[in-house]
Amino acid sequence: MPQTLSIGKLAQAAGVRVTTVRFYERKGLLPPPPRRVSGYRMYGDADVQRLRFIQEAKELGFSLHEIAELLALRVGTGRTCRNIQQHAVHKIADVDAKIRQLNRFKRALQKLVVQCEAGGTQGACPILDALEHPKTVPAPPHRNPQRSV
Amino acid sequence: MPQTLSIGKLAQAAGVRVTTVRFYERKGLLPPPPRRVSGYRMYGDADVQRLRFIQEAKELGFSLHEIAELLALRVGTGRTCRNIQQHAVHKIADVDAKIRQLNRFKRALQKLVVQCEAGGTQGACPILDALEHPKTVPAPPHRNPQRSV
DNA sequence: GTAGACCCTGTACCTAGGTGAAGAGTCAAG
DNA sequence: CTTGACTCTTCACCTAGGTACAGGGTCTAC
Repeated sequence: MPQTLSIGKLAQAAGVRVTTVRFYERKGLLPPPPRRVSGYRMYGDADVQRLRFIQEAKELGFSLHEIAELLALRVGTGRTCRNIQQHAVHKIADVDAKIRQLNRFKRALQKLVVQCEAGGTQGACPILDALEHPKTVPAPPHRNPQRSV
Repeated sequence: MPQTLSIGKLAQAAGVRVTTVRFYERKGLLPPPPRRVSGYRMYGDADVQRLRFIQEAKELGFSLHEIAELLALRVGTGRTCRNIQQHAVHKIADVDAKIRQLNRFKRALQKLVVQCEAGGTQGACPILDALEHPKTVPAPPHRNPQRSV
C-alpha cells in the first residue's frame, strides 16, 4: 500500500524539512505527487529513497541539476536506451575521476599523520606538499604496496 | 625567485577570476600576499598550487570552510601536532565515506548500462533500484543493527 | 607624457540551495 | 464540534560562493 505518507512524515523519514520537499518538487527533483481531495500531497516509500539519494549525492559534490539528471536516467520521455547509456557512461567517468582525486587526498592526509608521528610537520603547507611533491617523504623503511584506487 | 606574479597572472595560471582570488583572500583561503609599494599583490607558484587545490576540493563536495581547515593543517598558530593529527584522521574518515558512496554510485551506474544492453530499463528509477535494491530480498533472516543516521 | 592594460577598494548584485512567515484550509482526537 | 497539529500557496528572506561595476591609481610602451 504505497502513497500513504504525508509530506511531514516523508520529510521526517528522510531527514529533511517539509519546505525542502516542496522546494525539490518545484525544482523537478521529486515528481509532483498525487493529492488528496483536500490538496494534501501523498507520498510513498520510493520517495523516501529518492530523498535520501539526493542528500547523499549532494554530499558528494553533485549539484541538484546533476542529481536530477541522474534520477532521469530511464527510458521514456523521448530518451532512447542508447542515449541513457551514453549519459551513464559519462557519469561513470565523472565518478571515477572523483574517486581518484579523493584517493589522492586520502594519501596526502595519511602522509600528514605519519609526518606528525615522525616528529612534526615542517612544510609551509603539508597537505599541498603531500599532494604535489609525492617524493618529499624522507625514505620510509619499506614501501607498502599501495592499493590501486 | 618567488612572488613574481601579479594577481592577473596568478588567476590565469590557476584558471580562476581575479575577483575570485581576492574573494578567497577575504575568506582566509589564501594568505594576504606581500604588496608592492603601489599596493599591487605579489604571488608565487605556491599560490597557484593552492588555488588549484581549492578548485579540486570544491568539486569533491568540500565547502570553502572545510577547505580552509584542510589548508590549515600545520603546526603553528596554536595548534599542536596531536591536534592536527586528530583533524587529519577525522578528515580521512570523511574522505573514506565519500569514496565508498561514490563506489556505490559507480556500481549502480554500471548496472544501469548493463541493463540497457540487456534490453531496456524497466524500473521506475533504475538508479535508485540499483542502489537500493541489493538488500530488498524478502525476509531478512535476522535483524541487522540499524546504522545511526 | 599619454593610451591602454592592469590593479586598488568598496559596494551592489547574482545563482544555488534552501528557510520562514502569513493567511487560510484540513484532519483527528476528545 | 472544537482545538491543536498539520497542510496549502505565495512571497520574502537567508547563506555560500562568487561576479560586476564605479571611481580611482599604476605600469609600460610608444
